[in-house]
Amino acid sequence: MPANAEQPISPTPARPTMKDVAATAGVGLKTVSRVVNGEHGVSEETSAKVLAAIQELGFRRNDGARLLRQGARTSSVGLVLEDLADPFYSSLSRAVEDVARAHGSLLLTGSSAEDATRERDVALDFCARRVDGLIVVPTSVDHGYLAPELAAGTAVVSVDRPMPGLEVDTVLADNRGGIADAVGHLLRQGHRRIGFIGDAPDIFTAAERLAAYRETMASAGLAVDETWIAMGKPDPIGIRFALDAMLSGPAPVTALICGNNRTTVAALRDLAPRPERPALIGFDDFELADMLPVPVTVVAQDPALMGRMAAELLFRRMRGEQAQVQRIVVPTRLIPRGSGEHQP
Amino acid sequence: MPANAEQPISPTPARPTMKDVAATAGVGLKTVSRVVNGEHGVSEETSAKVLAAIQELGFRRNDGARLLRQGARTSSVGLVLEDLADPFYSSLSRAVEDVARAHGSLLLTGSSAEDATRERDVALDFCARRVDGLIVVPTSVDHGYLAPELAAGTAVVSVDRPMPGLEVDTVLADNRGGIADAVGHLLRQGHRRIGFIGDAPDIFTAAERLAAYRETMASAGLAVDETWIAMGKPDPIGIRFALDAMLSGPAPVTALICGNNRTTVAALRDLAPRPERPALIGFDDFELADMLPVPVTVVAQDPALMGRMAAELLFRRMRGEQAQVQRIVVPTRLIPRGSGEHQP
DNA sequence: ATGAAAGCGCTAACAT
DNA sequence: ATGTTAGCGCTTTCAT
Repeated sequence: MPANAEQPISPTPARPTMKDVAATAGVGLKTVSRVVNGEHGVSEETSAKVLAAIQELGFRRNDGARLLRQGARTSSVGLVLEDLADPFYSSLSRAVEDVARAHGSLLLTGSSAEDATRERDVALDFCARRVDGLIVVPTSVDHGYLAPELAAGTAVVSVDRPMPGLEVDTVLADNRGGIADAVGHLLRQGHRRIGFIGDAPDIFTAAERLAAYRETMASAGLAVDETWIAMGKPDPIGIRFALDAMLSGPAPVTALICGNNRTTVAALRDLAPRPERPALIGFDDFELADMLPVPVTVVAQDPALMGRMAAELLFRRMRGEQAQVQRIVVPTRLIPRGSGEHQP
Repeated sequence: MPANAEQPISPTPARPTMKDVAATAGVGLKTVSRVVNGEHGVSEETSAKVLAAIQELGFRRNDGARLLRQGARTSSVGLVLEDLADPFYSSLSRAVEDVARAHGSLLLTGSSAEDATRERDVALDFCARRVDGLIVVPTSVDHGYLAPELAAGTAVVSVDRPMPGLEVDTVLADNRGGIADAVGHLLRQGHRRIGFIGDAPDIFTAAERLAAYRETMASAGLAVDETWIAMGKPDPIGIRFALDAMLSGPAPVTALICGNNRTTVAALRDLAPRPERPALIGFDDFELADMLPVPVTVVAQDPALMGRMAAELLFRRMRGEQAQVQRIVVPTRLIPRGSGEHQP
């Protein structure tokens, strides 16, 4: 048998526990607990021994066990959204994280990729880990599956979209108002044939913005040609066909509204090599919009504010404030930069 | 005593446990466990009773308790980075999340805001929750405090920057190579006075890129005037002064290298109203770089690839593969778009 | 096929 | 000032 046979063989070395620390320090378990948690009533001397043992063994308290025993909050919240890499959501996430941190909570993040099943899995995983609260950018399916969690005391807040099938606090952008502003702005420039490119129509915000576009056009007494409307995931080919249709024929559009930052960017890319220069307003601001050859007029949302408000609503609920369910609508702001101020 | 005195008073309703389910279903605890975990050896009939009780009470297994008892992995990993809202890091995060999800792990995210103490707090919080692994974009301080966690079996991977004071797998961009390419590219256009605007010099990538700039200039036999160099957080005023200095005087720069996407954007904003049009190359690509009036030449990194590689290294470690500590350098790619191809 | 008892790492309640 | 006991919600082991 080789000399070093006593080396640990276990692939994952066992973590030292308070019991181990107690044994090493030659004190009782509770004394270790006291030292670890900075409670009073431990002599300098004993405390030093315990600290030394902790150092020696590399002990760190297992918060999972602590939480289980205390039966209290886990000091963690979950955030479920569509895509962490989308600038709208990454700003929102950062704001949520800051609020969570200020309240001493950890943040669990998960992307749904706009897949209802995945969203559900992620949300329920979070619940199984007993997050204290859940902020969700919900897909359009029924969220009744969260009802037991809500009833069991998990706070839930919905952001960017309402949560079908569950009465929870909700923070939305003023989608209708923003689009009405955009359409109005274009009408004032003299445009009458205005196109709309939106995201997939089962997404609440896309549907809402489309509806507002139709309504505002109708209020102005303008008929909308269905070829002026294109709804779908913002892929280059879809956008290409949509613009081909809108910009040709006997009644081409002279102006364009894009439903979110992804479609705006895709449309700008597709328009760049074309001869046509329709006026353009994008919903949701994006970096460098003001630096493009034709600076882009947008209806700006405030994702950081939306994230912060959602998180603050959540922590208020978690504190047990039993206010009525709230729906907060965050105003949008039209920022004229040039692309929306072309005449037809 | 009022009629409704038996109403629960607790503000946070107690969550039903397996014990409650067992009592409601009139079966033993272990039977509930079997049903919940889909184990065999439960009759149809009993199973139905249990399921009904679960439904009725809104029971969900507490994974914290499960994990504690199993003593096994928590199926969660932590990601600590500078700022979730920076597009470089949000792409990286998304890639990490995808890999984590593919391995059935949850993702905890925390921003360090470039603050070593905060980074440490977040990382150790994650460890206390017993994450199986940790991916960190480390600040420049010594990370010896993670040694006990590493020893105790927590996998650790460092990404974008090395981790001082700890030997762990690391994924870096080819900072030196990328800058050498950029400087070489400008030299080939005939530039001899080239400026460099970088982030705070205590950030590894900023220092590395600056060093590569100095070296490449020196190799070309060119002296660097210290006014051509500005290092610091990319705030508009700092950039303004830096550019004032670089672009004036007897020997103004004719070309400029920007050390990361934040400084590039800040510099572009500041340059826009100026008469001078120095050639410009940015380190790190950014959205719409190709759409600006002068399309921006960049040294592109691949944040998603870096995130994916880091996550895959992490899961390999977590699987217990005891390979040697690895350092992976991800190549960069110079993308000429116009701004870097001006003659002096 | 089902259940009783022990125990994961920790803290609360109660000794001493 | 310090230690002992019980138990958080679950799984494991071992009976029945």
